[in-house]
Amino acid sequence: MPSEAMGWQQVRDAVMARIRDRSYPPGALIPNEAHLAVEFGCARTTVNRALRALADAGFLDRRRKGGTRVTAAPIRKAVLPIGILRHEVEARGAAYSFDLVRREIAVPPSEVAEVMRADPARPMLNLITLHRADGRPVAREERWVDHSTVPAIMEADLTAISVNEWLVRNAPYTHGTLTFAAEPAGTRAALLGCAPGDSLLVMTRTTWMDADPITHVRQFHPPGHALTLQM
Amino acid sequence: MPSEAMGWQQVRDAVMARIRDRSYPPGALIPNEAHLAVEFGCARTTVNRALRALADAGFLDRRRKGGTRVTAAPIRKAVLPIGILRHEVEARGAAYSFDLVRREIAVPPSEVAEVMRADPARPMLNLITLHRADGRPVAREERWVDHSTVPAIMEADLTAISVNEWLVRNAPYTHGTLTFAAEPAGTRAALLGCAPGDSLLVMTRTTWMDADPITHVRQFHPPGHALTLQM
DNA sequence: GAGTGGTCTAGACCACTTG
DNA sequence: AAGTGGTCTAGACCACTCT
Repeated sequence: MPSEAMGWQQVRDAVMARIRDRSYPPGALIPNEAHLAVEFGCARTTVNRALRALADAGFLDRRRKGGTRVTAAPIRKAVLPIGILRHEVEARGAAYSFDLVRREIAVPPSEVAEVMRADPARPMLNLITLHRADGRPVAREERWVDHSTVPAIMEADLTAISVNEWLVRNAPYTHGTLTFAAEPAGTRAALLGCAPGDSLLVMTRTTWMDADPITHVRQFHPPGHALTLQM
Repeated sequence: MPSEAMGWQQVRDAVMARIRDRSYPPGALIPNEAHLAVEFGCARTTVNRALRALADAGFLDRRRKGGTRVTAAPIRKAVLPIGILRHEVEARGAAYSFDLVRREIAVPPSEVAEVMRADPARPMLNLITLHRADGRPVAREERWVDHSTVPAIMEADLTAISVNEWLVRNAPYTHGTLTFAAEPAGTRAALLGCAPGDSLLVMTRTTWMDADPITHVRQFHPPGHALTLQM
């Protein structure tokens, strides 16, 4: 029995503790909000906030009238922050630099236009960038930008600020897809300073502003540059 | 001017629209909660919930007394759901099956004990599993389980339920790390039905219950089995 | 010191879902 | 029909932090 009124985070922790020690076993219905509010000596709103947090985290399933159940096979979530590559490198204490290897206007390959859901005949801006940490390559970036969606990019000096950073700062997107895969380095080995038989981690992103494609980018990471997330 | 009172999601969308069209430009201070409550004709609590959602999504920075600012370089987040592999396969409409290739008790390699922060002399349960979708290999899983943390696993029939699923259902974890990398298939090619020179996507996870290590697992995905997330 | 967001309350009404 | 969570309100107090 709590001696003091509890805040929502304390209620959340108390309920989480019961899930952990199986006082609330997987699949079981837990008491309703009004009941818990009385038990914890707080308002129902406070209980609601606590249970909502646990539901968002995947530990509870809530349904109107059906009540709140402990998730039987909780789906845990790992969060991958997508930001500016320069900041990630600098956060690891390394010096960031980059080279703009190519900048040209061209009609993209049909498979690129397809995943971007763009007119296959429309020319786009094609950019290849090499990102480095303390001089060592950490990513080769092959990018297409639809400059009919983001016309301002034609004026940007992409040797002074990386495309990556320019887009994050100037071209918000509404949604996108992200894919992880692995590929042999092949001819990309030279620029990345690895062997052609080495495996590269490939992160592919495609983003849109509503229905308009913004960019399609593939980042190739050399061996030794793994991507780590906390759970 | 809104003709009707607004719910928190409408307030969120209205503010988001102003961020998008730069009525609230990057880095700028936006009006405080009380002001917006008057403008939108709702309670401050409602505005608070809306702005909190946008702050959680990374579009706003909020500080007591400092007010609320539009994030200059928003860090977008991609969410990777970690659940039961069987469910993921079945969700794609394929038939799931698996083989337990190895099950034995052994002292793990020192680097495994190290990342698990476990006693390097303590034996653990070593399991190798092949996961299939419609008969085709989708992942080779190499796992170590600390059965001093999860003793019940010694009684489990891991040929009837995969270790993966057993652990999700029976061994909740408090935290963990997740790493993506790429590796040549090498000798793993045989089991996965690919060539030794092919590149594999490797997902490594290590989980703990408080300070006690639970499991360390590496899942090797053959070419063609990419991992896709929505943003 | 003062202004901001963070949280709590008590009550109310609503939306949804189940029996 | 009825029970549950989802949300809104009006007001209040508090915690933080900027000046």
